[in-house]
Amino acid sequence: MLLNERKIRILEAIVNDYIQSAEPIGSRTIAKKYGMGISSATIRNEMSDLEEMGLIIQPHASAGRIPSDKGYRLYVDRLMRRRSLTEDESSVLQQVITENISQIDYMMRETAKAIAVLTKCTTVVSEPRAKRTVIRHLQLVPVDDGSFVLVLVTDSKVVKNHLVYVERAPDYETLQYYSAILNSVLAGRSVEGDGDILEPGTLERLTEQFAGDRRVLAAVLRAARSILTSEDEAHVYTSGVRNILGFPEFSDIGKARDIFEALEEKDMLITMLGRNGSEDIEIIIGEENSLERLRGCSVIKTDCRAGERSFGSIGVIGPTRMDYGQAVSVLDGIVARISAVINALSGG
Amino acid sequence: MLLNERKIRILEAIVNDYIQSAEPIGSRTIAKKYGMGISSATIRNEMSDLEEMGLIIQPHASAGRIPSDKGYRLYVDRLMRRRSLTEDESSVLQQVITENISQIDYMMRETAKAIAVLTKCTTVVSEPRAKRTVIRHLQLVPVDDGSFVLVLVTDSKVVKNHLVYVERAPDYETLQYYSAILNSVLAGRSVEGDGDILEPGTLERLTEQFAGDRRVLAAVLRAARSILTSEDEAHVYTSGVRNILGFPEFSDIGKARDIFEALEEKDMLITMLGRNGSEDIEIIIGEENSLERLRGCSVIKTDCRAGERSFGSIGVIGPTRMDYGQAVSVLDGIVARISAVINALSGG
DNA sequence: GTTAGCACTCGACACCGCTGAGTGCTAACG
DNA sequence: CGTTAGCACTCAGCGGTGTCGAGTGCTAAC
Repeated sequence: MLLNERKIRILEAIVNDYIQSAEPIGSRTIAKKYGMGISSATIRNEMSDLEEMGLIIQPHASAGRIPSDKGYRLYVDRLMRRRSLTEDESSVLQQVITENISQIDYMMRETAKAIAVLTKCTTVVSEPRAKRTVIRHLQLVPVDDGSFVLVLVTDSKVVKNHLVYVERAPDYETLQYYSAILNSVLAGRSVEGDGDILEPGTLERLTEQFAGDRRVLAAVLRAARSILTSEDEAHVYTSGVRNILGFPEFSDIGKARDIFEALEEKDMLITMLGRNGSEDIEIIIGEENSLERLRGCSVIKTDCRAGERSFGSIGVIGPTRMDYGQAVSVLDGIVARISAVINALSGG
Repeated sequence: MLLNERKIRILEAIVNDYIQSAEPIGSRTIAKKYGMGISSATIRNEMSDLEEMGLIIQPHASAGRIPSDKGYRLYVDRLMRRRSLTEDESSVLQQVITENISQIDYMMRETAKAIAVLTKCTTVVSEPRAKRTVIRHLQLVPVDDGSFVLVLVTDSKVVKNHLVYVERAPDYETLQYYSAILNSVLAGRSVEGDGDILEPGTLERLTEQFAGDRRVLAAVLRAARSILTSEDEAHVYTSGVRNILGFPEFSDIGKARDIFEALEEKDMLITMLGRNGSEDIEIIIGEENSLERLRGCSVIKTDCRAGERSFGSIGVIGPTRMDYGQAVSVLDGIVARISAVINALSGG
């Protein structure tokens, strides 16, 4: 059957209306609201065709039509327009990025929060864990008599602290001295399979240099190992989970809980975000989702990168009825702005 | 009317049963299940008295009874027993504390998560913000050509990082040198009303010493100010908000959303946790809550301190029907364990 | 190809009446 | 005087029924 212009307009009307109202839409409504110079009877005929093509569905015999997953797919691929962001959206994003650019760890999480607010959907971010975390620099900083901090900068420029408790913390100068020694030995190292950071033999040499403070040495090594291994793990953060409750499709508590539980399974989320094609923004609609428990949802995701550096992946999760246009525009905006800020900084 | 032993037993049975089942409980059920050698008719008479005293309520004429807020109050004050923690509970708590003791910032949040899991309630923690944050120590750590990290240790022993972007980052030795200068000037300082950290006049001296790197100086001061002001603000974290959905009393989506929204108002939560009496653990039941929106809930809270140092407040929020005994025991356990770990560390 | 008209379908809603759990009251009992 | 059995009463919950209205598909006419 041919999908002529008129059928497409009708499909578009159905999708747009349903995204807004969450109610099945009937032929008469379309005729009145989107009046395209044809009567409801004609629209009924067209709708019947659209249904035959699998693009729309009748929830029950005497109800209006709603888009099917296939219908959304066509809408997303051919009808949806990316719009530019509103003043509000734009300023919210700009602010969250510039404010957090100095704490890259937080930036993605804060960005997720902002997206969740803007899209009224749930947002998931995953940090990139492509390779083994490597030490770039470390430094011991005094705190008090019984503790000091190990600050560790990784090759992906993530900065981590770890408080180290010892019986008697070395003084400032000694910590500086130790920092220098450790730096020369540990820079460029990572945790290998067996959990050891040092090259064989190095420990003995270090132990000599730390003569009076073997416990300090041991504690620092332990802390460094703990930072590296925790960094090696993948991280995912969700934000705006409660937005789920705002959608009538999840208004019965059971369905809402299902989603909530699905969102708790970090591993699932990672695989979902991970498998990113070459496209800039990927849209997964309902049944297309490889994760069974999210088949009632759609996911819009993108890899967030500036230049060659990846900041992780962002996914927006909502009902299949979600506002695809907005979500795509927001994600688009995010990536563009992060790129811009990063380039401005590294450029000078 | 006299509250004799038998009435108390009946009240106890009602509370215990209702905490478990969430269903109104009738005289016959009590007679059968908790058979205390009296017939259901007698129990009916007693229940009638308990109702007259305002300790129990009949949701509707032909239903069983449920405890009133006053009934829970009596239960909590006179009948509830603190029990010792189970193996499981104990090990979960122990683990979360020892694992995070090196990142105090995270410890409270992780603890909240653990409590949320154990109690199946929502948990809120607030970090203490008694006084102005004062710099104890700071250190500049290299990252790459265009950035370095400012690590700042506050007097409350919180460690914060802030990435500083500059056109051209100083090298390691220079950063060490700058760190020393800044330390001597900034240690002991805080942000005053007008947002300035430095003593009047100091800026000029510093600017001379940073001759070639005025921008670096400016950027560091900006970063420090930003850390201090953000630390001066109060922080609250919630955990296990989704547990709300597990309780039948919030099974209609409207009520659940109400609570969710109430939990989003940080200021409210802070005042709720803040106003802590002298008692170790405070229990607020339903209508006793000064926050209107949480009148349908009970809150169990405590100030989490080890020695003279406070780590913040913890609150467990659930329906008035929550398992008070467990929540109290868990909070008790947390405080005891944190104390123990901290003492062990500082003791040697 | 388009449209008006009509019969049909079916969910939503309101309105029964029944059932069963639970109560309060009363009278009898020890 | 407290306890108990018995009985009438109440009321939420549930399933069945009837009505209403939105929406459809089909047919015949334009």
